[in-house]
Amino acid sequence: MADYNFREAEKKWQAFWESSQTFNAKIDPSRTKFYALDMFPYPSGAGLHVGHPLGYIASDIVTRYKRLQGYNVLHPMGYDSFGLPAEQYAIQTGQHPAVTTEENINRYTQQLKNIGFAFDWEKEVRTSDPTYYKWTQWIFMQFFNSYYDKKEDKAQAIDGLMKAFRENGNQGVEAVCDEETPSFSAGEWKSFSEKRQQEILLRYRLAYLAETTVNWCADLGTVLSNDEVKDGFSERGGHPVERKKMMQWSMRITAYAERLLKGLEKLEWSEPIKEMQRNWIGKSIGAEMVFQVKDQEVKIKVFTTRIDTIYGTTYLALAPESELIDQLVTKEQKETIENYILTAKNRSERERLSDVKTISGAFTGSYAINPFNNEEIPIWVADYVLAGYGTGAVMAVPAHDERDYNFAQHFGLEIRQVIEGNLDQGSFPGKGGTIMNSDFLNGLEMQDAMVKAIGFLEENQIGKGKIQYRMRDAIFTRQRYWGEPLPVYFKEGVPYLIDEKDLPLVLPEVDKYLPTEDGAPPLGRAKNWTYKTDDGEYPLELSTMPGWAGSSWYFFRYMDPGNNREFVNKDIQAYWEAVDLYIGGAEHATGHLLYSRFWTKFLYDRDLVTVNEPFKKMINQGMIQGRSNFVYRIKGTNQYVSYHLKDSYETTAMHVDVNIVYNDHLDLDKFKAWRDDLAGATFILEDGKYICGAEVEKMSKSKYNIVSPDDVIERYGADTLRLYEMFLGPLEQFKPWNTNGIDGVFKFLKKLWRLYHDQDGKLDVSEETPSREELKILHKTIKKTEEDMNDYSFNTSVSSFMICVNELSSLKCNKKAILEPLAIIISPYAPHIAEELWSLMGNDRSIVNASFPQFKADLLVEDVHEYPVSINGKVRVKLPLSISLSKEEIEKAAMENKVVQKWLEAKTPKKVIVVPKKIVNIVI
RNA sequence: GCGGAUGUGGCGAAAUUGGUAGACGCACUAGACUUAGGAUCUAGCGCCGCGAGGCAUGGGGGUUCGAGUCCCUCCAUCCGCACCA
Repeated sequence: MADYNFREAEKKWQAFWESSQTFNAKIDPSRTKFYALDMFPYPSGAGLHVGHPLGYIASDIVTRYKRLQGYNVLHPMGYDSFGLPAEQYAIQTGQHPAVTTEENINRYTQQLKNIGFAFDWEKEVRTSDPTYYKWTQWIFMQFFNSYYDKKEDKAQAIDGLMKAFRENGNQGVEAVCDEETPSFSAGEWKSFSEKRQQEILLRYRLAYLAETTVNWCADLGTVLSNDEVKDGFSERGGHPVERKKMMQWSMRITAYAERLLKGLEKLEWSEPIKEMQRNWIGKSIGAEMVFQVKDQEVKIKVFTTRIDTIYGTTYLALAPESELIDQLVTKEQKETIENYILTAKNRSERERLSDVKTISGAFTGSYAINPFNNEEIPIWVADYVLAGYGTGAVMAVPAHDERDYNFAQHFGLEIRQVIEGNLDQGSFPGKGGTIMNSDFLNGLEMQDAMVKAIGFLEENQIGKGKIQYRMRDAIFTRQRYWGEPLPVYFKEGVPYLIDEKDLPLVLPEVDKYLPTEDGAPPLGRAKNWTYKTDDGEYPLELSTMPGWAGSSWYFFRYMDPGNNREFVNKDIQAYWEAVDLYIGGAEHATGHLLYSRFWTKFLYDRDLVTVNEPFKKMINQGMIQGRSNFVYRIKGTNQYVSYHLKDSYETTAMHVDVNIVYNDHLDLDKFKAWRDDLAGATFILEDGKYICGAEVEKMSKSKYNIVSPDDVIERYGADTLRLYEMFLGPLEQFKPWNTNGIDGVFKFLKKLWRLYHDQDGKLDVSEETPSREELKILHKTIKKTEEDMNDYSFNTSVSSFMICVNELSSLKCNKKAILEPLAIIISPYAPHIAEELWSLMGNDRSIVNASFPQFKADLLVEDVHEYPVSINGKVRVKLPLSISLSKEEIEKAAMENKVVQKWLEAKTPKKVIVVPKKIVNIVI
């Protein structure tokens, strides 16, 4: 029997789309724009596996649907092509990362084109391309040339700040800057040397160089950002990471903390991702206050969210790293403290985190004065206090904080209750409660007590209300080769930007991709890595930018990728605005997704783009995991026993290549040919078959469970792959790849093809007018497709296509008036066969230019049926398919329904109540 | 510990958002057809029962004429954060 030749058809249409530039987007103010974006991939050496395209298929379906609705669609694809794996590979093989990256990109592109995506390849970007990173460097320069103006609550040009310094010094300036920035007058500013002025400006710049505590990964030879470290190990490769102080470039993202937090409210993102960003930003509202140390000139600043419990403070605790300890420790306690700090330091970061239960600490011997009641309270050192948060010191209120309570219990310190309620062990009055034992705060509720206590602090100038964020500034340098060079040179140890006309600052050649012998980054190996200015030749920065630099603005570059005068033309950007739908994994929640928002807000502040959020709506597709297959070798033999019989033997499970297993049945011949040592394998079968065991694991080469989309396409075609990935289940869910069901969707396509072909494979289409029944089948499907598109339920849409074709098939319907609209509605999902069908119906333009058909409600109202008969004097009528009808239409349809009419023969209804969209109540 | 999510046949999953639970697909069973295919078609397929019927959406309780869906509670699994004062 003749069958659908998907190989030929798919190649033909892919070539057609490419040659006719079907998907190339152009600005068209007469049409509404729609910008759909996928998180661009890092082109790894392993190529695409079937998990990668999941999100791309979803966005492709949406964009093809939007096109049918008349939207002007931008749907680009590109590559995040700077990164560690290419560099590690270069270290091992000596091959230039640019070469392997290029090869990988070519392979990825070929694989993506095979799936028939409606990407606008003209807009492709690659972050490692000098024409691209020229603008990454340019944007960095804008950060360097900006400061954060607190009055205006936005970033401003640094020139304005310099002007203010010249006129008034920095007293009146409200700008985000480093903590210890000294204050100076206009006269002092003018008297400063150039070097001194630059050093001060550096404390205000949004990209700045400073000594920072960083996550240093010795094995990778680079620093990592907080989101690249998991439990004290590097996210990539799992190498140990230590905290270390180093000179590093940073981005002042903390200046944007509040706006990043606020902006989340309006975004249509999934709640978990928003929550993760909120936690990462970590806003706490509280107060900062100063304790005077008794008999000394030392002050201790603490941050607390519970200033209302100030009268319950019975000790202060400092982080072991605190610089104050030296001054505070008394002679008697010196040895104890020194020993303690030593042990605390020797406990690695990881131990400290995982071993929360061990309580340790030491008394300094000194006392602080609580300014509220002039009580003397002991000052301790405790490693539950973190140096990196707040001021690195806490006021401990054991009665109302669990950690303070445990610490006080352990060392026998006083526990003083200041909130009414039962103070059982381990149960702490949380948010509410009336204050007691607290002098002028007595009788107040928490909120009022806080306000009054802060008032006291401010009156006496010993503190103030303060908002504290957990988020740190983002380290912006990596000691690696394969990244964007920073456009910075050093004069007298002070950083300066290179001239804009010298961009891009192209990555230099090096002999090896390793650090230099004296520990400098790989760029230290480059010859002539210097910058010439009128007054001399200066060394260039040796570090490169982190991976997230290029990916923090690529969504703008797609709009205007060829522009060599601007990073994006502002009119073009104003048309496309921002991304309407962003699809990608949830793993970038606190990395890429936060940095992109930060950069967008900055570019917005500097009037370079018209939007302040990059991604309006986002869907996080679930990962597709691998499904490994196993064979069971009888120990000491070359004999393999089928899954259900294995318990009768002593066996070892062995991973087997999933590509030679079908529906868990092993292909014996292919198995023997798989590896040399298996050529003589024998089998114990069940029912003549060898059944393999299976397990869900991550896809990886070593587990032989990688399924390449190329193989699936070779056997079933791209449309089947697309349909099947959608059919697997809800997009956002994690699920294992399992080819067991793929025959189902493959059959659907064959069945569809047979609808319009006769037994000999000749086209067989009728021009007859369709019956009401046939129309109903079609319009039911149109409706379902529309509804599913609104909530991204692609899996149920595929089901509805199957039902539609099954029903048409049983009616032997081959009418053009049905098939033509059917082709349109399935075209987002299975574009190749749809395009083929569309052209067979005599259309000479691509189906992409068709209009999505409108469903006819009147066809569907007939499905009215009654349920249940009567309750409380009401008849309820259910209208399953009439959801978008008007109230009157539903009412009319219900009243005309045969069952209802029959039921109402004897009785006249007093009132008909329509519950919108659902049920009709007829009261009698 | 805190926060978030999920829990439905042998399997992937539906359920018009409070209205016939299990659509659709896989697997399985029986049959048909045949130049024997990893092809196609027809029928069956939650559990118990010969049957009528009964029981079923992680467990228990509640609201309701009616609960997979809402409320309370417990259990399990997954994900994120984790001495953040």
